[in-house]
Amino acid sequence: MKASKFHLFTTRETPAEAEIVSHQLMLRCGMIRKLTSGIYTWGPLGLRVLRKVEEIVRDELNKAGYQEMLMPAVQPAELWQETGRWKKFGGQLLKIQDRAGRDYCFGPTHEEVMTDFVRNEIRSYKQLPITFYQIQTKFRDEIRPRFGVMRAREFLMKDAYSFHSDHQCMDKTYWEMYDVYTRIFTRTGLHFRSVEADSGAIGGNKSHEFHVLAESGEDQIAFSDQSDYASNTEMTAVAAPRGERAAPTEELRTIDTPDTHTIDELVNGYGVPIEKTIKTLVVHAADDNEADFVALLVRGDRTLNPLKAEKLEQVASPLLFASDKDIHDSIGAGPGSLGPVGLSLPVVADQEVALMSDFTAGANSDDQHYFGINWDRDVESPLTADLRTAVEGDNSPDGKGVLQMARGIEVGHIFQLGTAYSESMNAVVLGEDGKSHVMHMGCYGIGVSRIVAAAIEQNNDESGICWPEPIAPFQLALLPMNAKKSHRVREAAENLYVELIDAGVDVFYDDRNLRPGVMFNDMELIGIPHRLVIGERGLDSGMLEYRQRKDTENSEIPLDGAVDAILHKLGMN
RNA sequence: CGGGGUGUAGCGCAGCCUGGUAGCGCAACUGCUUUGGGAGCAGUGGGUCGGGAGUUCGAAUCUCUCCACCCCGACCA
Repeated sequence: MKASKFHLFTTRETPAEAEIVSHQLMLRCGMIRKLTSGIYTWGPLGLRVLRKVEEIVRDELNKAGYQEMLMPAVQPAELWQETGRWKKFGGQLLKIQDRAGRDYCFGPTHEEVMTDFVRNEIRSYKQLPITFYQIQTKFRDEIRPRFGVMRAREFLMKDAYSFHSDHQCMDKTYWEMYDVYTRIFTRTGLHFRSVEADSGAIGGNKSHEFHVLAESGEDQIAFSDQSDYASNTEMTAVAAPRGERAAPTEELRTIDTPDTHTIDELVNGYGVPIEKTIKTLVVHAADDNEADFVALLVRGDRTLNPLKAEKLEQVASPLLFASDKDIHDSIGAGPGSLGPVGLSLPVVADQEVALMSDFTAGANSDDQHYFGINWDRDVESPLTADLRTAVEGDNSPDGKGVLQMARGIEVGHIFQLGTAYSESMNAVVLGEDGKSHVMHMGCYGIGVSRIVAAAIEQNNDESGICWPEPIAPFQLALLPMNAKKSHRVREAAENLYVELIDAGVDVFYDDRNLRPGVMFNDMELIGIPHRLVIGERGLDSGMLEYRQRKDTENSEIPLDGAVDAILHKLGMN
């Protein structure tokens, strides 16, 4: 590609709207332009990268024997009403009407359309298992789109769906897909990690996420320093603490604690060690519970894990905290003065809380706390559960090693859906036994456009983007110095350009006649991994200058045999 | 949806408080010079001051209203 024929529009100034580095750089080098909130146009440069990612994904899926298809972006309401998601999906579902007033949505995902397709196409267990996928523009009306293409409303996603006659077969494909994903992300050249995950709104049982590791990642992931264990911290199990509860050494006493409503105030004002305090959180109870509310106890320095809490049978799902008024009405004290002793609500304590002794908690009376509380002696031992969020240094739940934390950007997610959709949509096959069987399903997503942004988050420096080679928009930048004045330079560059193209190199030839500094800065900004400079200086000695994007020093390549040398650098021969 | 903020040239901003007919830098265009790390000089074009209503002789500036966008919280590839 010649620069003179390529729409490259870079800016020195950072657009004010861009918060994170990938968004800033994508705008600065013209990869994307915003049309409206959360909706972006991909320019020629951006599309090149998007296509490279897409091709890696497509190639690995094809190799694995999965079949590509393309489903409609616009989907009729009836399908979504069949699974109940027309209502359940919530505000993220963009609903539209045609001229006759019929309801449609712009597809945020394609389980319904896919399941409909398969129930009409597949009749016999002999046709299973089968896996289809597509690469499609999706629309989710995010409450708050942000970070450019990272969390856009319209985005490009690869979604795959597998169908099986039984759970075991689904499980097998699930793990195959896990391996395919591992190959895909390995091939992108990005640092990534797979983690156990919550299956969330899409439903189902087993689930893994694939994260690109980057400081700016929105998710926190936990992994063991001594085993393969890794999970999203939103669901990381905390191993049951070992050891016995210490015997009481203190008397229970009531202390006046005016204006003390937080753990910090308690610790700072009364010298209580924070590990000897308990936080009491009041949440709405599940519908079939006798009480309206449930009290959850965690140690003062711990954070309640909402996902764990809402999975408790006693607790309403989704999790809803009681209002100050609810708490006053049912307990007679404010939220800053609660504790297990004398509490009229059902209590569930985090497992480590049950091992505490001589601890401090609110007295369920404003401006008073109990000190020296001990289980059994002062209050009945509570029901326990794993309630807190895991932190760095916790024992790994698999019993091997200690947890470490990292930040990640979720770029892939695989689920075992089971029969959640096939049952409500009556997707059945005839089995060996001549009877109908509901198909088992798996579903597997990759955020293609998000990968582009994540790649930049992980690979950039002061000068711009440093693309991993497999997804770079071009492999090589060819920069002639002052070609307008120098015949030799121009001629050598033109010849080399043609030879490189013939050799199959994706080369960006900067024939724009700009000052060298401008070219260098542009090439570094858009992150082309390899750079070749042709100038009078080098030609005198028959040399070209070569540099990799991440290097700071040039090396020399003889003009004679330069193409072979470059192919070698690019790993193409 | 709640809380905060911003809308003035393609981009980044000043002007608004204290009303008087719109400006700076970058980018773009023309010419000349320059050419190994975002050049210099001279010149040129480009604005419904987010929209509407109001106050006023006069509104970018004051008032009301609507809209868009951005940031902080709960969702997700």
